[in-house]
Amino acid sequence: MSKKICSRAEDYSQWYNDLVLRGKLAEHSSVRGCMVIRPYGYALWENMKTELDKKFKETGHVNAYFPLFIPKSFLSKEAAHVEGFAKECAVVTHYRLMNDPNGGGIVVDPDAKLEEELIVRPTSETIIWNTYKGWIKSYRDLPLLINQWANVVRWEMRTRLFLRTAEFLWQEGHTAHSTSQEAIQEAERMLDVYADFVENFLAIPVLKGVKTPNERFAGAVETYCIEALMQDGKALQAGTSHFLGQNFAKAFEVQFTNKENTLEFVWATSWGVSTRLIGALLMAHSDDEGLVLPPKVAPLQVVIVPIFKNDEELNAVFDRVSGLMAALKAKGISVKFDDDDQTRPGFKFAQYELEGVPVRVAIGPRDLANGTAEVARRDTKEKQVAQLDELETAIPELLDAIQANMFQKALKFREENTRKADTYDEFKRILDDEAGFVLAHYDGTSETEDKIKEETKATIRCIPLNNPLEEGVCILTGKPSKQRAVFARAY
RNA sequence: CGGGGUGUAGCGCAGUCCGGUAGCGCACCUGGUUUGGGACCAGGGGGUCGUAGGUUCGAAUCCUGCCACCCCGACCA
Repeated sequence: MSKKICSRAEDYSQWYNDLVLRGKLAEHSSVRGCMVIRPYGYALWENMKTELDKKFKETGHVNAYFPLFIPKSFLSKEAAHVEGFAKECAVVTHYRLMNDPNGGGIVVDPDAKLEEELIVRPTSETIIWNTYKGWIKSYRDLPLLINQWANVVRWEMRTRLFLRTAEFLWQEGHTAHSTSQEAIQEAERMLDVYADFVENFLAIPVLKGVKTPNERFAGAVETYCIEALMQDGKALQAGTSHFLGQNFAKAFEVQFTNKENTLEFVWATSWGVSTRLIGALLMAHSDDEGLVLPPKVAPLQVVIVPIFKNDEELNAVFDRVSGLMAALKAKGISVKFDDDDQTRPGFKFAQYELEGVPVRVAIGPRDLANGTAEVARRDTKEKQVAQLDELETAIPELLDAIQANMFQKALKFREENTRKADTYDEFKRILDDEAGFVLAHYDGTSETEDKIKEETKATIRCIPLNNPLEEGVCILTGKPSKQRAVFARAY
């Protein structure tokens, strides 16, 4: 095993795999398409989860839990939903095992066939709306604002760690409202929550927009999304929020009595983000040395590496920094003192860079004599000598500066990789030579969108919210267009 | 499901063409010297060669079936 991970330039996919595997975030399990999320990777998810959960609760939502299994018949109640999700699902057909009568292990008991097959949820709209039917009778029961943290299963053909696995962790919000307007507001509000989280916590700039009918969630009237740009110029959908209209209410007969004592169908939304965000985080910021984590999401924010030859020197460093560590911890900053005497400093430096720890402080006998420390920031890899006594205030400032710098860097990258194309040739050239987001006019038809996708593998990522209106002609058909859509090749 | 590839120690690989009872690097264990950017020396442990058959005096190596995984497509958050 080489010391370094594969570089981005050499092989971007291999680089990504190295980040995940060598960074000990996750690994392939013995179950096809399913990953084991290791402690360091799970710590990232926990931090994301904690922050999101706080935001959900601040906006009035509560958590609940619905079953993993969905009766097969539920999935066929909403016509568009069936189309989108009927395939690629795991199906439970039996409920018992038995010893193989021919010897050798265990077999499925053929007598234990389920009356109705159960589907392992690919998403929970159906089971939840079937439940909401019993909960919603009056306008007084609305709005119903519920979120669920769960795992879901989609039997994907090809999987990639964090980006697409057969089983993944996510949260799914499912809300019910008395008016269309209120439901739309909810869907837009949650999109804002996601955008705020991804930009300010994960330091990844996103485009907010709506999907075209082609890319819309199965069963939605409108799908909102946030789209991020990865370092290889491919787009990644970082979160979605759907206005479901009355589709699920009608499919599951969820009606309420309004103030005028007449029956109405309920208006719905659903919204979700998944462990895919970890993939986005990795591909947005990391470099050829390993992960680069924004301080707000980093499981460990500061590591202190003592340089020592013996216990006396180690203890001298520890005594000198214990007050600093306590002060930082009091400010909510996570700090580790790495007193491991089995590995040498150079090894530790490389290891913490691989793990993406935002700030590293090295202190040895020389520093103790001078009252200094070497402070290294992971995002720019700059090192400087600082006064030990100033670290208590300098480190929190540095963490903020790293967080801000990472966002600015990612934003600059996105701006430099967002281009306008006015002809189909230019469009294809940009995709092939430069990648990134391409702003282009199209005639608004599914046929054109499909044709462009088929010929270039680029999809419309979104029509941005507040998109400027502009007269133009479709790059494919030459028909008139009033605004540009955001195209890209995507994950 | 189509096309391609790979299965040999925890990981990465050589050995396979040309059959003779398995080796290298990293990791691991022990001891010592080291420690300001991925230490060094010495010693040591670990493998029914994916699996089931076949050919042979003898199979990691040849033949056949099966399985798994990876990459590229179609599908997708």
